[in-house]
Amino acid sequence: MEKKVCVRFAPSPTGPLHIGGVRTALFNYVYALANGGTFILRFEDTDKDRSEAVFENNIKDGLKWMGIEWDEEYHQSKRADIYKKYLDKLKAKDLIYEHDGGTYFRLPEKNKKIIVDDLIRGKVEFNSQDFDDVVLFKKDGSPTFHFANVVDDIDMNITHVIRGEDHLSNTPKHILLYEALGADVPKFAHIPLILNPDKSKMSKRMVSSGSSRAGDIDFEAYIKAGYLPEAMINFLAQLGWSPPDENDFFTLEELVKMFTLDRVQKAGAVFDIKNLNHINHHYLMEKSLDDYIKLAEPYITHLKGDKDLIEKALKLVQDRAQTLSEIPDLIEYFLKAPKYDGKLLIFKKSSPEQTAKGLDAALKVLEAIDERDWVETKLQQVLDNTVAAEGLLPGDVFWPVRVALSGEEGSPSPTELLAALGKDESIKRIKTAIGKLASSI
RNA sequence: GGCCCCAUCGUCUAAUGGUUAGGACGUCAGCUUUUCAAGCUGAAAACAGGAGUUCGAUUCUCCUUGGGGCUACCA
Repeated sequence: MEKKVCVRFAPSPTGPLHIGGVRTALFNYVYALANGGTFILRFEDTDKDRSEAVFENNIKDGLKWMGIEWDEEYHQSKRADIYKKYLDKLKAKDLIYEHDGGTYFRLPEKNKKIIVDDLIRGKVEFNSQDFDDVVLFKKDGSPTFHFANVVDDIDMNITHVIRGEDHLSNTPKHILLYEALGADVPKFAHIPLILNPDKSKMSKRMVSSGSSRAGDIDFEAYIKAGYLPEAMINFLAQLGWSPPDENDFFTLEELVKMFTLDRVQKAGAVFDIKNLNHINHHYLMEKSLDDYIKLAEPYITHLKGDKDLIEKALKLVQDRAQTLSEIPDLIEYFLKAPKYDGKLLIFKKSSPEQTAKGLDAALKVLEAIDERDWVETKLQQVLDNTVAAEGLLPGDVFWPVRVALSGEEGSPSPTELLAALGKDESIKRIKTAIGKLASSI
């Protein structure tokens, strides 16, 4: 009978959760779900000096945020007796020796071929003569990664080891340990590395920073920047894996249904944040206004203003932000009078005189509109009529009104802004603009 | 240096022993138009090179080149 699938994500809490770790965790988690298996979170905290509880929490928080749930949780630091027990097995077989305070595993010497049968890469052949003896216990009495990792995978009945390709070269040593301990070797799947734009391993920070495409290693940075979990799932899943159809957007549940190891790429994948931005933008636009408002809230707490106005502003900018952290800048002018150069009021195809005329005409007709009629369709109709009646071009009226209200070169349309800001504030800003225009020409 | 892995548009990738080598991001252009964004339409853009196998290779093999990883009492 086939053993029940059991996989694990085994980070060492010596630093915050990083982007590559999240993808490894995701692949493991999805594989477990797809195969009715168990997913274990195992902290490899054998490095006493560098392991910290804050990092553990950071890792757990990041996984939870992604929607990744684990069935069991372990700490290697609490399993010393287990490693000792397994060490005794090797001792009984006379496969270890002490040297310089450490405990070593003696590798078979003569040209022993070791085959790593990888689910993604096929058979990879190594030769034992290319490796040094493996340290099993350090001088301070704690087990090394190689030993604790293998022992735990045996002890926890891990069936599939899905991890980064950087571990491929370590795997023959691990296989030797499995064999020496008389244990079944699990199936291995070494997934391609996530790369910097310069193709170096991303978990090592790129030396020459500054590239706009370079992503952050620290996963928390993405949460703070306002990326959505569903976007990260899509993006990370497609870094080294691709769906069987051409649908680029899918939920975690759909991913579970589609995911197979044979669709995992062998080559490393460059992390391109523009792709992530696009995916995030897609999901952001898909949100209902209520959800969007809830998502935006934590990012705009420093902005003071009428709740109703803020909600109107959010509605107008929803399709503009790629990340939630861009929102404050996009809605700021709704909440306080914008600062801008008076020359900006003049449309490129217009003149100062025409602009002044347009602004004056707009002010006059807008002032005449009753508060109750202050709605987008009515505003549009009135301004259209004004353009025609005064013999002006649309750009003589709409452009300066828009700038008067937003102070920006790009913004939602003037009628949307007028409707959102309300009559009093709109009139005030247009008057300010008329003054600015006069003094700037 | 040694060992190992990898190689399709700039990037993520699909597909195939015979295809106009497909999609997405990005880029560019057009539409719309009062701007920008969004949206829609379109365009440019790839099989690293060389041998071999084959009627036929981007696909299979080998070599070269290039990139990456590992070579810790870090994990």
